[in-house]
Amino acid sequence: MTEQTPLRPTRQRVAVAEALASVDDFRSAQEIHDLLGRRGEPVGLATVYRTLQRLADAGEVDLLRTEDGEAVYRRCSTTHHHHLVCRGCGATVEVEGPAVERWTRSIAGEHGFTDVSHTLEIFGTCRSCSASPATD
Amino acid sequence: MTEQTPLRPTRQRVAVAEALASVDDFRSAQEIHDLLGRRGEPVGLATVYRTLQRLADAGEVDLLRTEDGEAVYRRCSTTHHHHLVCRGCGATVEVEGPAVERWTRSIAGEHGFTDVSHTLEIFGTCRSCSASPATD
DNA sequence: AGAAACGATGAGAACGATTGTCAAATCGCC
DNA sequence: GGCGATTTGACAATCGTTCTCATCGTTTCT
Repeated sequence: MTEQTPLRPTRQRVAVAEALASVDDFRSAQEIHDLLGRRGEPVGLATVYRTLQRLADAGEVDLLRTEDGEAVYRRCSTTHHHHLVCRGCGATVEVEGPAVERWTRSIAGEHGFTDVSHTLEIFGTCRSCSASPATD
Repeated sequence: MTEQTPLRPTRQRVAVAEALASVDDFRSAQEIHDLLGRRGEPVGLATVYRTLQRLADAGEVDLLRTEDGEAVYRRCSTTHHHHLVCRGCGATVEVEGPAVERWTRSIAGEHGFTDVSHTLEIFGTCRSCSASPATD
């Protein structure tokens, strides 16, 4: 389980990692796959999925679910943090809130829960998107 | 948008609502569908989905996504709250944290975001589950 | 009551995201 | 230079969810 066969840095894996590095918001596996294709570095869809999963398992990318359940990934700092995401353009800001961390742990403790984790995402409309209406 | 055609209290809708009322943790549409079938109140799968969606839209049930993106529903109080969910047995506790609400709003404001919402779920292992290992 | 009008239902098809399959390509290493 | 293990990719398969559409149940109008 904790055992990891050493990963080989194949062309495909590097390409996926670079694609993630080149954008700063959340992207779905399919979007990454398209992006790579357009970039002239085609990578099979299955491979993109596999690679993103590994990266997420390794904690090198953050994974979250859109409202309709689609998985989206983003390269992030490795410390614990949350996201403030714009509904319009997807722009993402990493935020930290020690108080929240403490609160969740204590609430969970009060109810006898152990081994606590949590998810917290904030959604809103960023300044530029509230200025100009949906360019969707 | 805010306009709602009055819902008819059909046998199916009542059945779904009752099924939700009879359990106190999150269930997927398919689970509700199965439950109703076993109970001798068969309701078409599509209808279950439709009904759950409406209930969720109306704020009468909470909707959240499991780790693998499946939508699960639960009958809840109508005030804003979050959930503390046991990974083992699914037992759910509703929790409130005014401080968190304030924090998310202010963080979002600092970054120029408006029309702010957020999701926050806490996962852990409840007392009985940490006593007896996975009865799964 | 009878008929028209309309929302609601359900069986199954359609869909879209994700995962599985498996033969062929590639890499690290002897 | 070749070998075995890993990785890849085209495609099929899965799974949750939504759509389609003919039919049904109510309500309303006459």
